Amino acid sequence: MYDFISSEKKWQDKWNDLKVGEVNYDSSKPKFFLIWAYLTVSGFHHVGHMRGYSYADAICRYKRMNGYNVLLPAGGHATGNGTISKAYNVRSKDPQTIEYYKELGLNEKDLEKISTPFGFINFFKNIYIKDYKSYGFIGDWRRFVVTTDKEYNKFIEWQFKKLKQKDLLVQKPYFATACVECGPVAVDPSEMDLKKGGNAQKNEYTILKLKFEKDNQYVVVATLRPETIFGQTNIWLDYNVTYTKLKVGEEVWIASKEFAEKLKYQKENIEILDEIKGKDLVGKYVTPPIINREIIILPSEFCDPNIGTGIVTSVPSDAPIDWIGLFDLQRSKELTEKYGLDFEELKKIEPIAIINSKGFGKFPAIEICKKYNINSQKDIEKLEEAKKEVYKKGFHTGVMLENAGKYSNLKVEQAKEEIRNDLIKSNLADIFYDLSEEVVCRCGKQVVIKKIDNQWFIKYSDKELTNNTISHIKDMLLLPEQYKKNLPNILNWFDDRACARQGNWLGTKFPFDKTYTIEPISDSTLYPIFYLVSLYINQGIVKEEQLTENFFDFVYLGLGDSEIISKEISLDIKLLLQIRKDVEYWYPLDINLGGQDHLTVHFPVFLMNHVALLPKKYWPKGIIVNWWVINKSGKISKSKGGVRSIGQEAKTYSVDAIRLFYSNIASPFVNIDFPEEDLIKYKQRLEKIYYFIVDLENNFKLLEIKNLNNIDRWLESKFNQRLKNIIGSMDKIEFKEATDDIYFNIYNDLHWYLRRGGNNKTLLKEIIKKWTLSFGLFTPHIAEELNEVLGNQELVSTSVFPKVNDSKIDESLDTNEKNIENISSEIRTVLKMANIEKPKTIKIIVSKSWKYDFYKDLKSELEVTRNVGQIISTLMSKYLDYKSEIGKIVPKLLKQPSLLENITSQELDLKFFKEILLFLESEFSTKMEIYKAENFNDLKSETASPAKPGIIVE
RNA sequence: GCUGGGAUUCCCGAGUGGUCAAAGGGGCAGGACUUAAGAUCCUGUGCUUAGUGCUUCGCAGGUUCGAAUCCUGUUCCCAGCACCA
Repeated sequence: MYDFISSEKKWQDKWNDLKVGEVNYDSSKPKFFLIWAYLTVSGFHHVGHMRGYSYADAICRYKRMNGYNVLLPAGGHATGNGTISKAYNVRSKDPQTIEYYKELGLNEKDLEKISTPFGFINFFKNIYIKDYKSYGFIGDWRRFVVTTDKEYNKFIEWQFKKLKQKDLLVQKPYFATACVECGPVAVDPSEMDLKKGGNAQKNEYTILKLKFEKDNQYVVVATLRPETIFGQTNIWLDYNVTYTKLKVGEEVWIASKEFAEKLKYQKENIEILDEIKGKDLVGKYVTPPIINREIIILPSEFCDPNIGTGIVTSVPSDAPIDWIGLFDLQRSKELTEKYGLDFEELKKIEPIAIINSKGFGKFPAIEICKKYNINSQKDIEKLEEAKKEVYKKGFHTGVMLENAGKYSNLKVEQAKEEIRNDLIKSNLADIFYDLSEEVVCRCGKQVVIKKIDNQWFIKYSDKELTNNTISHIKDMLLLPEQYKKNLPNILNWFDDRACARQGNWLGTKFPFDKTYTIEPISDSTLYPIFYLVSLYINQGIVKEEQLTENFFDFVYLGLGDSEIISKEISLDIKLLLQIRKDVEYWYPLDINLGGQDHLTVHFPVFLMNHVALLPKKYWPKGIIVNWWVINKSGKISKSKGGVRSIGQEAKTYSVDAIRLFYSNIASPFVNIDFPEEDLIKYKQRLEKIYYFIVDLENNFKLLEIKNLNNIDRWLESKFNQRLKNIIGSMDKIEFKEATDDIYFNIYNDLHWYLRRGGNNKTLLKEIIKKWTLSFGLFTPHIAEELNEVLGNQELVSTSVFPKVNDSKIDESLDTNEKNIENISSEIRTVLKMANIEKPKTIKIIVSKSWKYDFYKDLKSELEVTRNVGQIISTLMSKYLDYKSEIGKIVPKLLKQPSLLENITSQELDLKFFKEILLFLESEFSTKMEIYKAENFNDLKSETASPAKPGIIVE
């Protein structure tokens, strides 16, 4: 048995000992610089990570074998509060956390180590490098960086100073999600910061001020549809809830207590004045802005004081729930009287048509309630669905009706914006942000939306920056291809981004206000260039205090005087100049490879920061986005558990098989599963190839040393064709195509060669050797192992990738082999049809001579016209003797023009069949006979054609 | 909602106007080898037929001498979406 595990260890040690991945400035070689996007330091690697890394390593190995000096560094992203909360969970002995780590092999001592944020980071940092090596990735791990390193902080400080100097840092108010206790938190599905509510959306409500009883006193309602203001007939609140009067500036607002509390985070000078009971409001009237007619306050059961202001405006024409609410009241005298309302008065309220939407009449809400058969405001689920449908249709296809005043005939999409802006401008409305569901911080306290007055932003909206970036990406390698189309849209859409926050976070202190910490996305945009300095930092040659603004200005931007700077920071001038040279040598980055989660955030900011801060010659040259490994429950991610240990997987399937699986199972740009059966198949495939080559090697002495015959030349030609394809695929980063050729097609070619009696020792040796080298890209361990079996001294990893010998490619040799397959297949079909298993003889009748000429003429005629009648009449005049046959043959051939390819002549076909006679006889274990149609009296002699010789089995 | 992508023969997955009943892999079936099993190798795998003919590439139309491939409509599915790495 081929021992995958010990072979892996053996070659990994060798690569490590020979420091294949450790690279330095070398002006004699072209450089290639690739990174994979930072790994978040939050636990173990899983098989999803290994997918991207495998692609990165395959590209790097290919480049290395083509003479490039290849730099592949790595680093860990630890800023933010991920590590803080992970370490906290360990420290506080959260049972789930402890169990998880124990399952993955950590002992008590390890747990102790990872119970502080920095302990956690250091522990995993070492594991990561071990993981890279254990999967056979060759990189320069000396340069490993963690974003919480103090030297890294200096780099980020420098970056932000540069951003400021370029006027790309701006301050303005911002509404952020924040825990009332611990400050800003991220609300996202990974729920890194949260206990609950990761899927919540930030909604922007328009607060309408409805005048109530006296000037400057308003009942306020929150709406997402300010354009429906013209259809208001009443407002809703809860009869049993006690509302609050609050002072907002000079005004008094009436709303729920919960709203008042939340508003405090978004507005200054909020004061709670008084309480007012819902039942005291019901039946009274308010005056909404713009429409200026009184509408009544009515009770309902669907007003949640936690949502919006707890009071809702009612537009029964377009909001299903409003219509049903009204309907419930209008049909029950009993109910209205209970609330002390005038039943007859209430019945007079009618919906007001305001919007014309495609597929709906005047009152969409009423129609949809009928459609969904909604009869009561208690049908909450149906109402929700109905609301969505009406809203969607209205938003996209709706047009405002005449009663909308100056907004008449505007599209809803447009009217919504204008109405909102006008209302706010004239102080008739306000903005309020709220979360769509309850969100709870990890600490247990509520998460709200909080206004931050002087929030710092990176100005990604900057026109010049955006345009420069968009025009730069035209020249970039961007994979998948569709991303190239998508990226300009993303860049245009990308708005200013809040870049620093207060609270308990790891990261670089914001240089212009040290109470802020730079947030995690913003500190991981320019970092590939830091690997060029981290090499010296990690060796202890360059110290934190030497990483001044002038230092970075010089090494990254070439600014300043090296002698002065060298003295200023007491750094050897030779070293300073060397670092500058390194930067000039390695930059720009050739490829940044990362998962699809980076599509709309990381990659855009990575690009824009490079474009903003570095000279054009240092702008990145490529981005490759790989998709994920998913399982039944969705994306494999650490935060959701369900992580597979990469070590266990490697033991079970072998590293080479896993890597081949990633490259061959599908394109890098689709999500894949990680199914055991497939992994096993790939492992078996590798074993098959291994034993095939080992057996061949053992039998080399049985083979002949001789000149090339036809089948030898075919193999040589075919192999060179495959190699050419492989190289083409690798240049286009098409792993699936490349691995299909390497692990399947060439294998099949060699089998065919042997079956056809190929036994040329010199040729086979040469081809097997080259083939083995090609394994070095995807399955490097087995490649080295086989290379050693073949007696080669040099490592595959440092060998030169085989070159194509174009002069050996001769496609006519393929035709020959193809014809052999075809005739074999035809014979088999005939045998099956005739129901003969063991034929005594097989006769092949080669078509009559004239047909060869005729086929050739027909083919060239086809290039002139596709008109059947015309073709026939042209050809008939030339082949007068065969008129009746031509009439039958031509229409058939027109349907199957492939039969006209590669027509030679009767003599050549006779020769061909004689040459393969022995092969066919052994394939069918019988006697073969070959005849000219002219000399063989049988029906088959008439039907035999150049593309299909007659076959008679007996 | 915004932006982008997709639907192919039992499955995965190639395929962008004729050479396509459609690569490759898997599964399944038959055969060879083997004491046997497994592995390996060969063959087959839409229906039909002495090598023919017919029907297929989400659904419905259209352009063309010719469409899996182009156009229109339609249904369904997927991905990313800002203090989240």
